[in-house]
Amino acid sequence: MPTVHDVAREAGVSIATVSRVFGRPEVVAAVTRQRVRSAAETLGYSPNATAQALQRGRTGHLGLLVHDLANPFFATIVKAAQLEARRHGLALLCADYGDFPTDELALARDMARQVDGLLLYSSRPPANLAELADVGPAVLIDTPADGVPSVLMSTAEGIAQAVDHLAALGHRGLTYVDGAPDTMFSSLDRRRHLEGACRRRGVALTVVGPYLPTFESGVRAADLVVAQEATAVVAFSDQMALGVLRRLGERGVRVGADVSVVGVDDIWIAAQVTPALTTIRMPCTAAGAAAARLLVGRIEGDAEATTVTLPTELIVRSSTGPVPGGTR
Amino acid sequence: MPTVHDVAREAGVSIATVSRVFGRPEVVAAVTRQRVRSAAETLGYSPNATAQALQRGRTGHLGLLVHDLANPFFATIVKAAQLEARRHGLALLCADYGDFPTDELALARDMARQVDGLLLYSSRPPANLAELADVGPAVLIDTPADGVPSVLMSTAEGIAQAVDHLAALGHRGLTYVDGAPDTMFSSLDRRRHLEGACRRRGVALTVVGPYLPTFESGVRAADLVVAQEATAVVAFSDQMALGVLRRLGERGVRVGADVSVVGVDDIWIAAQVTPALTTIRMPCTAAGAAAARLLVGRIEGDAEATTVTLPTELIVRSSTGPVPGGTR
DNA sequence: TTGAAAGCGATACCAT
DNA sequence: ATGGTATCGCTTTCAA
Repeated sequence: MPTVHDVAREAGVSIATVSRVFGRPEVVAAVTRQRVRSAAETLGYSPNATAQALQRGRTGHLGLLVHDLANPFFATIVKAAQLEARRHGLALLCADYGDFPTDELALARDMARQVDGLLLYSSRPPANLAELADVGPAVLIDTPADGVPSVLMSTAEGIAQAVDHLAALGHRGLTYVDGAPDTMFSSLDRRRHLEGACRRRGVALTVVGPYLPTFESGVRAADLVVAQEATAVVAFSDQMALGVLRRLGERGVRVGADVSVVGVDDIWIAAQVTPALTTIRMPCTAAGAAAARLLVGRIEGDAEATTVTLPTELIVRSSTGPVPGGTR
Repeated sequence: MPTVHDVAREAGVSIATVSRVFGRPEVVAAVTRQRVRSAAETLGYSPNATAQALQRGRTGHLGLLVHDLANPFFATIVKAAQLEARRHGLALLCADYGDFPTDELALARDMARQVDGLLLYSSRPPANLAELADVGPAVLIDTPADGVPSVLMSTAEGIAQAVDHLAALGHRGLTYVDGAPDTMFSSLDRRRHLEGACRRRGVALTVVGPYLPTFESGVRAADLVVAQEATAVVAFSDQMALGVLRRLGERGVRVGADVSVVGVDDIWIAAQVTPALTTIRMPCTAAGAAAARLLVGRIEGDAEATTVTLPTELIVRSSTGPVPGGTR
């Protein structure tokens, strides 16, 4: 790989001039600039990113840590963050800690050494987040912590809308199929909002779980739902909701008629299954982009720990319907 | 951030010794080593990755370029590549070119400046691949090119198995729903194998498309399939196959009885839909890992352009069954 | 075993 | 407008 020296020699100028041609071309005389450019061209020169990084004190990289890169929910966030990073001339280092025995914290520390800032989708309890974010400039996704900027997907509206929706359909109670340990913020948050919304609407709330947030868990939970004679179910995630749908179908329960089911996330398949799944849409793309934008701001000096809150909304499809034997 | 100088001063040694303690601790006297370690500890020192990279001539990064990071097919590859990279002490830079107007080549060039090697899942026609891979050490995924190491997912077996399977069920013809322009290797490859397998088994082959490889395309294709009175369908991808399934269901066609449907990929939902989708499983995880491993080898000096070929296999589920009105 | 010093490749200040 | 040079933080000979 040619360096500034090679180009300088080829063009008969100093390395300083070569550097300027690539960094601030306007301060170089047109003829010189042209000479340097063609020298660089013939040599196939392009500036060494590492050397630039060392000199500038910026790697030009953002790091992103999530639980599972292959999970469509996280993958959507990754994609959005990557695109936004690139808009700012930055590249994205990705890693997941799901299948890795090592501590999430160790990974964050390791990554922090190679990037200008970190995007963290943590599964840690809120109390342990400060330590995580302490490794350098960081933005948390979907979980709040004092003094650390974060992007929240507010399930409050979505959940309120879901409960309103079910109540309007005549449901007097619902079963929540939990899908994450209550040490996680998102789990606590959803439960809390659900409790509030149910209380306000006079809807009785039953919680089952927590399960792992998988299709199979949904299948298992469905039998409990039937045993409880619930008329409405809200699941922690679409994957779980799809499991519920499947098992209810097998048991001869008509979803949308006998039992209503609501998911969370709005993954693509939710709209395609039969019956199509009513779900609370999570703004993953917006969240990934917002997080990257926030981090870039942070890196460039915005001291304040802004928190961006993105709303969720209920997408009504055919898995929800009037309570059976209702008065209307 | 403290540097070797700070630690050296604190420990009363030279910067060379500090460097050694982190790089080759065994050549440093035990007491000195201990002193340096505790100095580093109190200062919170850890080596600057950029400086190490500059000095070593290695960034410690691998780059991965795919069409769409949010697509579960690619996401699985990303996850596997990331894990394998980390096993070798490397981090993974990810980018996709799907939603980016700029040329894939430009992106590859840009990325090449910041990594030790590139993992490329290209959508370019085979003829233009050499240019792409020319940006530096590279490994191609799912597409071959002379002189460039690559990891191929061989659809030959899977397709042969699918045709055998359908023929055994009494099907005398099948419709292939194509999902990618025939400039792409994977499209050409699948078509070619399908033609060969059908010829060998005396199965009549009809091709429709190419469509975009989406659920909606599958929906559209399904009506064509019905019009042709096909008894068996092979789709380019599971997403398309799911679209076919859905539309056939809507039209009152019983999948697995009236019409058999086969997909490609084996994404998680394939096993969960009703009827469960018979599909050709693509070894994405193995491919991602193998590609990373190959690239690491390449970077460390293995000159040969090895090609790893991973087999595919047919996973039989309930979307395929005996031809209606068959003799058995 | 340890230290001094020469780079790695680029940037930017200070002269000219 | 251009060139010389110190510097970024680290690794690695070469000497001692």
